[in-house]
Amino acid sequence: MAIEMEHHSPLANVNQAPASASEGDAASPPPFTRRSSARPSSGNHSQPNLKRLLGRRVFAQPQKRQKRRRVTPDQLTILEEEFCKNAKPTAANRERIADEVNMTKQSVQIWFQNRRAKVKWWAKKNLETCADFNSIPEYVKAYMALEATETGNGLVCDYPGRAGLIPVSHNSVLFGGNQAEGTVLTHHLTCRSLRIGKWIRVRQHSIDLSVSYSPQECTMTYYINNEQARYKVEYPFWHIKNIWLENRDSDPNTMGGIVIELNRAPFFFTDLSSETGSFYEVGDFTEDLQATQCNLHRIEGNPTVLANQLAELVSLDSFINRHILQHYATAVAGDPHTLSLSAPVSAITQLGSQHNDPQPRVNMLQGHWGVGQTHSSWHQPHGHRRQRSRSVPDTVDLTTSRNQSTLLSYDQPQGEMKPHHNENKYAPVPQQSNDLRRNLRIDTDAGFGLDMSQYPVLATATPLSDFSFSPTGTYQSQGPEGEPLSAASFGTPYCNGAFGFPMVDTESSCAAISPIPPNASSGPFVA
Amino acid sequence: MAIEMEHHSPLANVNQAPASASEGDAASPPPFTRRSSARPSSGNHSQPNLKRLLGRRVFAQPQKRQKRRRVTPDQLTILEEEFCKNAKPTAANRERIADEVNMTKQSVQIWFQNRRAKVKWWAKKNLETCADFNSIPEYVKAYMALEATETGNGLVCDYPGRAGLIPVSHNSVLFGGNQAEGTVLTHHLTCRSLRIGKWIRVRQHSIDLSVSYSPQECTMTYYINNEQARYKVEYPFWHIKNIWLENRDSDPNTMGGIVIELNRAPFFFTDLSSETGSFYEVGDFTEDLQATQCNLHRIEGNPTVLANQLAELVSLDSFINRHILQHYATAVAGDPHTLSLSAPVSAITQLGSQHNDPQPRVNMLQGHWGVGQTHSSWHQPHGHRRQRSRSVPDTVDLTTSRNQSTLLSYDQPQGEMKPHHNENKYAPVPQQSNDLRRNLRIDTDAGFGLDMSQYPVLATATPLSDFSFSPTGTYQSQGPEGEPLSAASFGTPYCNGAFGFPMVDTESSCAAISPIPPNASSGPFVA
DNA sequence: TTCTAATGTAATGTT
DNA sequence: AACATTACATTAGT
Repeated sequence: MAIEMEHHSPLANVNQAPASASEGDAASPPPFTRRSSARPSSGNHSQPNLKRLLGRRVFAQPQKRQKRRRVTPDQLTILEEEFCKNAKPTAANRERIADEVNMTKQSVQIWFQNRRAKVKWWAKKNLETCADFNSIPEYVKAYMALEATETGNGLVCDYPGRAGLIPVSHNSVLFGGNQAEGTVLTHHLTCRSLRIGKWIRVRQHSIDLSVSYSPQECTMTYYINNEQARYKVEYPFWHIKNIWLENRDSDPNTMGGIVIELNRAPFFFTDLSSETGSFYEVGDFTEDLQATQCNLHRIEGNPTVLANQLAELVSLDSFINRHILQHYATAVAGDPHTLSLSAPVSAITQLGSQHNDPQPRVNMLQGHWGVGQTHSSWHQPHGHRRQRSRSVPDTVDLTTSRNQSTLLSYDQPQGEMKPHHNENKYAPVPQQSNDLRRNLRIDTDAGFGLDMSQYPVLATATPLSDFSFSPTGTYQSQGPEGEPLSAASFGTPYCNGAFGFPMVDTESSCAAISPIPPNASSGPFVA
Repeated sequence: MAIEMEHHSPLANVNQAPASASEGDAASPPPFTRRSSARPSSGNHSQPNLKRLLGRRVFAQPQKRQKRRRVTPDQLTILEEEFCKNAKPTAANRERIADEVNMTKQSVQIWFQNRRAKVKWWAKKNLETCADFNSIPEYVKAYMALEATETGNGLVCDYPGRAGLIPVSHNSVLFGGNQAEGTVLTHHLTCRSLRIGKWIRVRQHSIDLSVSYSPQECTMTYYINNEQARYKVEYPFWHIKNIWLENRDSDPNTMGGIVIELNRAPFFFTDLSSETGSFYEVGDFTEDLQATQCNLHRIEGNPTVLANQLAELVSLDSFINRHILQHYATAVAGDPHTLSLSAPVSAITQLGSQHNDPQPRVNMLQGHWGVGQTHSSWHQPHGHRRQRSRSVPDTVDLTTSRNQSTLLSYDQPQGEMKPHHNENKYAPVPQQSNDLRRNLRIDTDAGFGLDMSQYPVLATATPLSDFSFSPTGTYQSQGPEGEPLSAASFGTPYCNGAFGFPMVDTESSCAAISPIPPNASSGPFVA
């Protein structure tokens, strides 16, 4: 006698879930486990809910609870995209978005509110896991740093036993306490997305994705956060064969990108236990092993900003001399496992100079991590179709590039991988090497408006070191072909082909955090 | 190769602290709904579940899904108890509870949420089984009515083909559509628990337990809902030998109670098939056949409220004349099975007057249900220990009774059971017979806050009839001994001794809804 | 399987 | 809007 519970107004606001459940509804389960689902095609019910009407509190808002409408993946994509651009859209903007995604303004507003809350929660969560400042995991520091650079503010940590200011420069933050000891300078590349081969990871918020490098550690690190798990991709400078800027348009609204060509695969880490905040090395977690098979990494973002940041990077002694230092590092660190980049504030950084000079002396002691060398090596592509994506164009269109590109390359002598069609080797040309903007630009409205003040971290402005050249600075530029290396299939110690990762298919660029399809959840993982 | 995903900080925060939730704050979900838990005392290992890491698309929420902790029976008892008192405890209260049951605040909150959802699901389930308004089973109406009376609102049904308002008075609801036809007036006794002999059924929510009577049908009905199954106990007015109010304290916070002494056993019904929404007669489903062996039923609740409701009941013509009408009914309905109270909106109600007078003319056509007379008769107690419970005191302590008691009795002439030691016969004394409170008292805070408005039932306020005498009204009172009848063992048609039911032993007063012991669910039910 | 603890997120309500 | 909470929908553990 199934009754017709659904009686939606015909004007169905699309939202249709093509495949709506059919109301199995057996008589059984409790409230949880709901069978019926009949996607509401918008029955804009305006049930009065007189209960409230009669409340002693006057005639408050009747409104029965709005029917819960799940946002579809499509809608989510757009919403996330918008959130990327602006986490706090104006009413007008919200209306536009609402129209675009076919949701009510209300829903859109709520979505943004909840979304912001989520981001905030992440931040909070991360910070809460730290017993004291020194145990703040790297990814959090990365976040803090990025947050700080985005807002132009510094950070304060008032964890018990380690309260104080965390100095911050324009795009680098000093961690590790007072600058007199154990200071680790981290620089960030302000990116919106990270693209490796056909996969892309879009940054929804600072905590989601951050790219940074340590002049002292001589490492580049991508931090990727998802829900509770942290991931990072890391490699020493000497893995970098070439690096250049690729930006088709100087329009800040257009994405530019730093392209990094590696001569060896990076290392992969994950930290599933939020308790410790430490990383464990794992195999390539990107789907299809893109990060291992493709040696071209593209850090996308505002071209102007990235240009400056790239300039800063390439002017580092530790970067310039990365391949020389590599020899030193490998020679000293005989045991690949002796050192780990995942150790918070490694003591080896003491080898480097500690002054604020953005180009500190270098120490290059990172060894190899992982069980074997296999995953640390690049392999020749074979059998794997070369993919072409927007992020990895065959050629750099210099004619359309209103800005300039930078190419810095260095052939990796010992690389197992054959450097292919790459004649573009440029020795880094140190550009102006000091503060052009000693004064921080404090802009509270910048960023996502995330108010960290309620957390143990607060903002302040303590310019320490600042380096980057003027937005109008220019590099000699020349783009390589950018043909990605690809290896067909070879085993990496900790993963198999089914191991997908935090990267999104190029087609759906902003659905980064969206839930995983059910069928994707059961691959053989731990052997 | 199984990577070592487990790596707890050595400082094993064993979390011991047996009593205090250590707020381990595990990592989990988004900002909303603070989770975190880390239950004390258990080896809080956070198995990462890398499975999820493999998402083809984005990530993979490593989901450090909180380890599932089953609540122990002890905890459940307390939780249910608290739920009885307040289904929506405040944060402070939740914390207290958490401490008491040694669970995290989070878990407690989740428990309550799920618990509320369950209750809601029941309600919904019930409503969904109705093809149209007229087929809404009585128990649902009872629920709706009770819900309505608790919120002070009426009900609206917008089922297709049967939309409209359902008028409601203070504690009665008219069902059956417009009042010009087929109207069935149902009155409710606002109770918190139902006690029969040594067993008690506690109401956790409206849907769990409701006691109502139909002046027109001349029946008293107890609706008991447990999980998916519905039960009801029903008997015509003429089964009532005596009825009185027993309240030791006028304090609203103290339970008072209406005591009903029967001269015949009631009828039992169940509706295990939620599809039909109709009841099947069964044997006594109360444990130890208490409902059959004990003729004293106690409806407990706010003494003042019950006093008023009782006054209303006893002033009904149909009640006053119940024994006379009984003769008529049995005479007309030769076949005991001709009529069934379980039929929704019986047509015979037309015999009664339809105006809003709370004391409609009576019709008394109910016949006998059940296969035989056996279970409809009271038997002399023998062998079964007479129990004495608070609800069935040997004497009514008039001196301590700050309010008044009412005793209305009538010896059942044909009862197979020998009326024993009962000389207290009072002809009902109609007290003031009309509305003293025509105006509804609206109190939104009443009830559990269950908003039924999202269901096909909505609220409105349409005072129709309202009767009860003032809270200070008085009855002549005299309590009977209240010695319960008890029969040792005699077979009832559809049940065996093993058939337990949603009643709890007096000792554990609030575990009413707790799952029925497995062995209690498989008795030969519908013959 | 069922039941239900836990998760994720849309919607509410309050300030 | 932030924030705390609830309802609701789903997942997943036992």
